[in-house]
Amino acid sequence: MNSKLETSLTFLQAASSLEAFQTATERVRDHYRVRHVVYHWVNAEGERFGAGTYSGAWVDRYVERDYLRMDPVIFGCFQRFTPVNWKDLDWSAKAAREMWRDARAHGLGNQGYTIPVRGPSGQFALFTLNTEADDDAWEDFIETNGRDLMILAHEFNRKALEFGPGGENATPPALSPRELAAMRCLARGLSRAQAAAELAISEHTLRVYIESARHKLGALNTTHAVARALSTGIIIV
Amino acid sequence: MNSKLETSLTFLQAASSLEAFQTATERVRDHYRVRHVVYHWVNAEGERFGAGTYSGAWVDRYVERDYLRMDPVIFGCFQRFTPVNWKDLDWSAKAAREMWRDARAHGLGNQGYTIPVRGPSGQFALFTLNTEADDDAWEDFIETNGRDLMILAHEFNRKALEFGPGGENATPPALSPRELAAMRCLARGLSRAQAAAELAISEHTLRVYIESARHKLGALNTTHAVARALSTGIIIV
DNA sequence: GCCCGCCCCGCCAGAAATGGGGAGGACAAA
DNA sequence: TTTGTCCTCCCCATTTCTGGCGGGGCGGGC
Repeated sequence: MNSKLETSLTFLQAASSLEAFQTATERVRDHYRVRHVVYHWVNAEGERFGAGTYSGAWVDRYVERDYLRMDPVIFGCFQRFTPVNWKDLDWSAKAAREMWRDARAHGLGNQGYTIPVRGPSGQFALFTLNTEADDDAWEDFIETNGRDLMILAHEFNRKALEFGPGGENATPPALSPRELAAMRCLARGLSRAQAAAELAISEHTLRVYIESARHKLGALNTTHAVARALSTGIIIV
Repeated sequence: MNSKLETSLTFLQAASSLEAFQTATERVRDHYRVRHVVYHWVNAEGERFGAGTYSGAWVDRYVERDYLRMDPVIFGCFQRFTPVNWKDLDWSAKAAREMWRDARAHGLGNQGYTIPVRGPSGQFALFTLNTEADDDAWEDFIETNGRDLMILAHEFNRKALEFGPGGENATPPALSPRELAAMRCLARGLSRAQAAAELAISEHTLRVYIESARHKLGALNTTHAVARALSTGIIIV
């Protein structure tokens, strides 16, 4: 039995508040003997929630300098499915290298490993380990613990979604079949006239569906309605 | 060492063609002694790629009857982060219950477990096990093998993304920061005037961004552009 | 140093969407 | 039976979007 993983997991599973995340990251850090462990969750406006062992100074710096917009880790993970070893990322951009120097100055180790985790509604989170080590040792570490870390990352995310920021677990409104069909047509770029033709109904009728869907979704306009339908997952493209 | 998992994994990792997926699902089925194992990958037009042990008749039936649109498994997984036991899904809809009877008639077992996997650009896949068992036995099975199955599901998806169906791995078009901001505003339901005010630019400038984004995304209109931006994951509501 | 992409602004006219209003029939659950 | 939700159709005026045209400044990469 893998006790490092299990004790971290049982602690996390029992957690009943967001504060527990902080402690959980510290536990993982201590169990796996790395310098930093961070779970954070990125969205449109930047960062919705995060917990980790980075110093407050570095977190502030990160936000202040808007590093989120140039961080190769964020960028790389966002377009990959697999976890990334920081060494494999593209650090060629000047802004990225500056950020890296800054990070080092704020106590980050030279090695990092970040696991992207994606949830419903476009939710996107990162689970990161950082430490000081030479390349070979770090490779070995990842080889040995990679699978554990993936489980951990998922468990963190599951918990975060569970009592995450407002109403994440709210069930989306149920649209009628025709309303859904209308939303799908619009999401595919059809105009109302085209969509009406596709569904073989009058354009007026289609409008009724769109209006109705809009109200049910609490959307301000058609684009908003389609966006909501997509991001709540009631339609798939 | 967990040999069931390891042999499945090594085989899959060595796979060099899509045909290997078929064999891989069969291996998993035999290792874990279940009736069916399926990996499939859903997108706009329905199913782009799938491999599994379902009978051809059932797959055809599924497509013919457009079950994708009413399948509680698809629906449930799409809104959840965690794997689902089919028993826990909402089978109250009439269409769903009919589909279920049909599925049983086509050789599916009474128990199922499906793991949703999400990749970059809104990619969404499902890894499913199905078999005949009583509830308690199935709970035990999931308890015992759940973690293995998650690793397997991810490995399947990694492979699928690696040499996935054409152009799927194409990186989504890169929008400029302002274009992204414009898309985000629209996805939040703001009108052009409101969005322009929010970004503190003239409405015309905003239009330029929207147009530009629309072209880059290959979208037919604003709603389409926002839909694409959302479903490729370049913006998060 | 030049080019390209990004950022910002203006005007115009036609096309399209929006926000009200109204009506009737089908079907299913309470 | 009644209530409700869905599906279907129609009219109005107003607002908003779309697709063109034009302009200038700034910064980074080749």
